[in-house]
Amino acid sequence: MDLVDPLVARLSQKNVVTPEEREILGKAIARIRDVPADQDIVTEGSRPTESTLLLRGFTARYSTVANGKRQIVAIHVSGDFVDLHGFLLNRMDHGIYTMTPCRIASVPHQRLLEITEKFPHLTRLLWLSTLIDAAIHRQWIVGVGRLSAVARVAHLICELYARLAAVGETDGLRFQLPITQEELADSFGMSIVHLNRSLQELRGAGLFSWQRDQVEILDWDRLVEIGEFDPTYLNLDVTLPRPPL
Amino acid sequence: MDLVDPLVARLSQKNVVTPEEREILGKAIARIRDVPADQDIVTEGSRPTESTLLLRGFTARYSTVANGKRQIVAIHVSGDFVDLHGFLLNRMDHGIYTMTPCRIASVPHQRLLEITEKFPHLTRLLWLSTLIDAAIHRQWIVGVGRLSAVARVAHLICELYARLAAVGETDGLRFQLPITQEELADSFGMSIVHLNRSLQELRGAGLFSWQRDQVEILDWDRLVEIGEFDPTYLNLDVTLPRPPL
DNA sequence: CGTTTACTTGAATGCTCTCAACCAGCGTGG
DNA sequence: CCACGCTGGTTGAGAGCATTCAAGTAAACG
Repeated sequence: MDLVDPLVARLSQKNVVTPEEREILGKAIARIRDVPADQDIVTEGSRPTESTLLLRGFTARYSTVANGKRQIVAIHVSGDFVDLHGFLLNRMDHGIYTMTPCRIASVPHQRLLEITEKFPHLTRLLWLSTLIDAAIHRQWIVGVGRLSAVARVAHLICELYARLAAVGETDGLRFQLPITQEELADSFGMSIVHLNRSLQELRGAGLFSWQRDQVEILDWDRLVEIGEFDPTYLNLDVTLPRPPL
Repeated sequence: MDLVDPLVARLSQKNVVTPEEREILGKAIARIRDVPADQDIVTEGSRPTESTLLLRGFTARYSTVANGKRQIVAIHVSGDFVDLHGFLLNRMDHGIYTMTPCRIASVPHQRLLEITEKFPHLTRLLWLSTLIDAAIHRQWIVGVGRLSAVARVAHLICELYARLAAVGETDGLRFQLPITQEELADSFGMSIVHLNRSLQELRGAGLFSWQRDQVEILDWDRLVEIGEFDPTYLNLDVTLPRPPL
């Protein structure tokens, strides 16, 4: 299995990644390293000279506000080009840390520049991947702004399931979610206590279970309904609304 | 004055737009039209074949949720490439409507495709502009998730001032903001009543005035402090934190 | 002018937060 | 091997922010 497989899997959902492009991507990787959990891989305000491709694990982008509270603005899974935007934005407006032990690949901006100079189609694919990130952001805003606490939780479960399924990291209706309730609360912009009660409500209703790191979806249809989940924005183009039963 | 001037002004903040590129952009415009206020220019779920460049006025991107509530996820000003992302995303995950009468230019996706095939530098500029949109989204999430109502208002005033100043649409510390409180409330994900009271608090404290459509910033420093505004994410690279006095 | 739209105000309800314990699992060291 | 301490999860209760409902005011429009 190739290193760029998860990324290619993601990009391929809608567009064709040619063997040549796959090779170019592979060669763009300068180095690979394993990072333990809870470690910043990009710090707020820095000017990175390379972008990070997440090969395994979960990372999150976050900002900290004056009163010390943290807001997580995105969660990334295998195959995500975590800070591709850093290639063109000169300064990082937020930090990125590992929520779990991760394997990450570094792609120097210089190589990305070369790709944009020579390979228009591949460039559009990379651009697309940042556009999908933006679409996820928009959905995140809608959730934080207008959905109830329970709906937000249901939506995220659906979204993560869909994204993980797209890179082959689901097992039937189960997937690994090794993150804490505090991290979830910071994602939704709510308190741990309230998140905990929302989780209990959904679990109690038999919509999903979450033991240890393992999430199992028990009632996909109801989750979709409660979370008002419509996978359009993920641009996956997989027949997703109906997961394998 | 050229049609693409506001866009060029925006792109130029960080990067150089060559005369040639400016000409290419100008030629990419297929047609220009004026649209009255409160009209959808892109509907949710559609598959546009052209993107919209906003020449004058304000537009907003929004989603509607099940209980009928609306969440505005972005506000656009002159010079913004309102739905450039529609070029690569196959289906619009949200709608766009005019908050005021607007003048808009249409750029067929076909021409954008040609640009990406032939002009790498210009492509990166366009890509950058979508990345800045995403950065604004992230800030929006932080605001909706973790800032107080008053802080969110203060932040938006600062952001709009900064963005309008970048395209020369401010007059000293004043600018036109012809939008309703309902629209603002939908932007912040809060009720009109509560927004109204937050506005009054800030006005009462003498931080800014808002009469008719005219906003005047009275105490920039305090606004920045309360709204925790740091313009880094806008990638403007103008000496902004200190507006002309 | 009369009507509509936007803004403002008051009061009651309720969601969400904070504070403060308490419990459970797990790794470490005695 | 078991006690301890740490982290993460759970629970209860009171406070407070934000919503809804409802009504009233002001400004814009034909």
